[in-house]
Amino acid sequence: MKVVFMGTPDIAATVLKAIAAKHEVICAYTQPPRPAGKGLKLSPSAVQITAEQLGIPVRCPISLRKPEVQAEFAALKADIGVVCAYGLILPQAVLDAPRLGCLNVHASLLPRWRGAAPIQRAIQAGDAESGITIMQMDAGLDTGDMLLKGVVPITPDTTAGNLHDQLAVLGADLMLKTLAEMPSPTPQPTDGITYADKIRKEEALIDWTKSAMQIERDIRAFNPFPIAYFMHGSERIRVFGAEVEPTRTDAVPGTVLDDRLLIACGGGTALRLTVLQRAGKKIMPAEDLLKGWTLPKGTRLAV
RNA sequence: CGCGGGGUAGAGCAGUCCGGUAGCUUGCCAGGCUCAUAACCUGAAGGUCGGAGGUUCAAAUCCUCCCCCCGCAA
Repeated sequence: MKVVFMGTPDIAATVLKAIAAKHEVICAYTQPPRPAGKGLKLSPSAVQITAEQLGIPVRCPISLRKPEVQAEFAALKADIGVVCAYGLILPQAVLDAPRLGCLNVHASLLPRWRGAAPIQRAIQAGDAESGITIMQMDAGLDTGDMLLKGVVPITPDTTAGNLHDQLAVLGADLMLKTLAEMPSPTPQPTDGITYADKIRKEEALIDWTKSAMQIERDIRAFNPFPIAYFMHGSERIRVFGAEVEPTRTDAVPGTVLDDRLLIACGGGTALRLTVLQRAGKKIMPAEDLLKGWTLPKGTRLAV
C-alpha cells in the first residue's frame, strides 16, 4: 500500500521503520527541526532522521490549515495515512485525502487517556495496564472508531521511558497487522473516557504534600521527561527513583527524617529517595551521592 | 557565539581565588571488639590530579589549546 506517514518523536519513528519495511511510504510529515541541545543547534525530529535514513521524502509544514499544504498532501494520492504522535491537528480535508482515510496509533487503551500524554498519565493514575489502540481517525480528539488493541501491564518498575519503548514496538506491530487485515471498526465506549493533559514543566517540581505513593508514581511518570525534582536552597536536585517507606510520621511534609534521604510526605507517609542527580553531576544511587554530600536530618524542603 | 556546573584513590567529594609533602568520607584488604546497629576500634593497600604545551627553583593550583560528562533553556 502507498502510505503517507505523519509523526514526530521516537515512538513514531519506530512505527515508521516497521511500516517502511512492508509498505511503500511515499512521504513522511513531521514537525520542523527545532533548536535543542547545548549549542541550541537545529535538531530534526526522530521521524525526520529515520525517514532520511530510509530515503523517504520529508515534509515539515508548520500547519496543515493552508489550502496549498492540503493540496500537496492530496496530490500524493496515498492509499492510507498513518499518524502517530504528530503534534498537529489534521483538518477534515487531510483526513479525507487518502483513499482509506487516516489511521492513528494511540498509546492508551481508549477511551481512557485520550489526548497528548497518555503514557505518563496512566502511570500517575496508578493504572494496572496501558496499551495501544489503533483507530480510524475522525475530527474529534482521539474519538475515532477502534480497529485493534494491545495491552501492556504497568508494574512497580514501569517508567514512562520503558513503557514508551514497549508501546512503540507493540504499536508498530499492531499497525502492520491492521494494514494487513483491515479489521472492522468498533465505536469507542461512551463511558470510561478520560483525558491525558499535556505534561507541564511545573508538574515536575515535587509537591511533598502529596502522598508518598503519588510522588513515587509521578517520579516514574516523569522519567525520562521532564524528571521530577526538588529544590534544596538554590540547588535543583532531580529524582529518578524512590521507594515508599512503610513508616508513619507526623512531621510536616518536606521534612528530612534521617540522614539517608527519607522525606516526610502528605498524610503522614514517607518516601525514601534512591536515585538522584545534582545539577551538573551524573545520575547516581543515593548510596554514592551520600558519600560526599548530605541532606541533613531536620532539613525542611520547600513544598 | 544561548546561560551554567564538572573531570583529583574502586565510589562520592574537598583542595584551585592566594603555587610549596595528595586530603576527607566511603568501599576494599588484614586484625580486634560487640546480644545488637548504615555498628565500633586499630592497621594496610590504593592517585600519570581528563590530555598537550607554556610560565616558574617549584604547578592539582597560573596562562594557552584540546578531549569528555552534565544541569538550565528549547
